[in-house]
Amino acid sequence: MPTIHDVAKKAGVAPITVSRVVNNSGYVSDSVRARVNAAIDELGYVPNIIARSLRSKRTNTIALVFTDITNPFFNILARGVEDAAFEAGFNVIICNTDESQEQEDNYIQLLLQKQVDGILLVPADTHSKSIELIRKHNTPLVIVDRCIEDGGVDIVRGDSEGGAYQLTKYLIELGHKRITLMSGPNKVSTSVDRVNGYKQAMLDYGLEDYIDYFHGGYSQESGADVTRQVFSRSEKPTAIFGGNNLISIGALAALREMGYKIPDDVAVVSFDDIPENFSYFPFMTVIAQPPYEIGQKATQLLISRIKDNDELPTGFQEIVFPVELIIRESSGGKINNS
Amino acid sequence: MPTIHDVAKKAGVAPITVSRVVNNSGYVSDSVRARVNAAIDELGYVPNIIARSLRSKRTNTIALVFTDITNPFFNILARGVEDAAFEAGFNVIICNTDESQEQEDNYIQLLLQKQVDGILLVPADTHSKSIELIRKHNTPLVIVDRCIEDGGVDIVRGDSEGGAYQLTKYLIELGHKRITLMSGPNKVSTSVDRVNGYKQAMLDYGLEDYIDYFHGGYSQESGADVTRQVFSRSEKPTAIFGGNNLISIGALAALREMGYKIPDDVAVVSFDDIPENFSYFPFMTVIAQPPYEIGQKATQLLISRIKDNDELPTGFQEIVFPVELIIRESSGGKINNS
DNA sequence: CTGTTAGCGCTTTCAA
DNA sequence: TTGAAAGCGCTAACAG
Repeated sequence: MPTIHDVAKKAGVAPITVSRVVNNSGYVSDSVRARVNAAIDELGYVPNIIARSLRSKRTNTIALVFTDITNPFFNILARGVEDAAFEAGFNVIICNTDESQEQEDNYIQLLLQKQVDGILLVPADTHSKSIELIRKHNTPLVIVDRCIEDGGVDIVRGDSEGGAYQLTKYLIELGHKRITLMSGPNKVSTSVDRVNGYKQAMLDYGLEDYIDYFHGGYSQESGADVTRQVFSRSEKPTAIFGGNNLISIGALAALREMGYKIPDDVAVVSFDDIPENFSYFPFMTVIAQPPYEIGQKATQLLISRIKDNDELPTGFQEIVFPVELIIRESSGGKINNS
Repeated sequence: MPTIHDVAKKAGVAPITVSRVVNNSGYVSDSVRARVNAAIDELGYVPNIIARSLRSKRTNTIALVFTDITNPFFNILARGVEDAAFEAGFNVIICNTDESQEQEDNYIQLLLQKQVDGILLVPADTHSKSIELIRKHNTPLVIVDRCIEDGGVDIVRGDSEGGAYQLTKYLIELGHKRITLMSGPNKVSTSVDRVNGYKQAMLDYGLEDYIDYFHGGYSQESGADVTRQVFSRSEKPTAIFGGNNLISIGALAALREMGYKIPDDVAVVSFDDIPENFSYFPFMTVIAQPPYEIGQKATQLLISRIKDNDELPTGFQEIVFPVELIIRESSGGKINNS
């Protein structure tokens, strides 16, 4: 492995001149540049990125810390992040926290040690401790998908509250009154926002007596469990609103298991789509967020923060992506209220 | 940020002694160890991983280079890789090639520059040039999911040929004769293996006159296109065999579009399952590979190669995971041959 | 436009 | 069991 010294010697210049040619920084005359490039080619020189990082304090690496790459929403978001990062010459390290604050802390610590240039974080909790750590290290940070309690940070997310309102309103307009929302953990902002949007719609349409929601996990198991619980009560809902795609899939499975027909017996709608790549039948009526674009935008914002790190720390952005109601079969048509 | 020097000074020892304590290497007396640890805690010292890598030539990072994390099969495989790597104290860099040999070469070059300790590669082509490059750098390599032309490398994959045989046989036993296989690119070993398994089953059951297969992309678009083409012929198949999950989804969409009912008009089966996370209805009869386990095993093998890099280069392993036939609705029941 | 000097923070090597 | 010296390969800072 030839080093910058070998190239310098062969080209008859100083190492720093080789560095300038390689990095396209500073002034180098054309003739010298040509000599250096010839030497580089001849020796097959490849810069040592680690030495560069040690000296320059930059790694050209960002981290994406989120719950689980196996969830289609985050999976596509990750692709948006990777594509945007690659375009800007950055690498991405991906970490799955499985919604555990402890795992999140571990990873953040590791990533700060690795001296990543910036972090994209989907916090496991609205009171994330890791954020303090990141701030102490002065590492640029963009929060993705969710809000956190304490402000003063850039956020890129979808409109959970508005989406939940829209979806609830749609059900109400079909004639539903007994609408049960099975939301995610109450330590996560998106599930709280979705509850709020749901409640607001119920209130606006005079259905405050029918408000009925649960906080559980953002998982299939949780969706199935809560569904079984809900349908063991004497008053059963006519519509189920799943707080994310996994919850809805779990609900669907539980309902089928119990012999309910969808949408004839129960209407089912969901926050978050299952992208067409993954599903044999587009069946579910959903509020769809644009995960790819969210990831892409968050990455671009993060990288712009990395590049002018010396700007004022004020002026944090909160970018909220609009969501889209996609009507399919699972919500059924107008219903008769007896 | 305190350095190893600051700790050494505070503890009244040499930097190398601190290094020994931190890395648990070499002899350090208990009393000195205690003093050093106290100093570390007091100063909040965190080792600089980059300096360590520069000196030690190890990065504790491996790379996973594959086609697309958005494909459920690879997505779950990635999770297996990440979990296994984390357990062994390694980080993972993920790169999507989108089946492009050029992208693959670019990434491999980058990764070698980054001095990753090992590479997991799903090659875009059975004649992958990147492999030469990796060998030159003496970087440990494990090929995942696919074979390559030139041997002398560790491989971890599923049994494509056996799986295709099994699935074809199942269709034949249901009474199907006109079975069309829509396989992936012929530059990829899995799609060739699946064709071979299919052909063998057709031969074994005396259906050599009915052999009918296509090579296309491993994508929905390709699956849909080929399906339209196949069903525009006068002799239409009674069963479609999709060469991977995306092809099958595309085929399903095209068939629905053309008004065919599944499985009544056409039976459809697929190589690769859609994991339950991703699908509202488990509907497709499939050959399922264990992607998580494949990723996990490949990572463990890679890491063991990294750890005893000085062993003989002989004795490469080829680990072939068995596959499982899962019968669901899309294949229908016995049919009558007129 | 080019070069000199110095040093990033750690660990290898050898010596005590 | 501990340490001194050296240097991994690069670039920041400054000088010319």
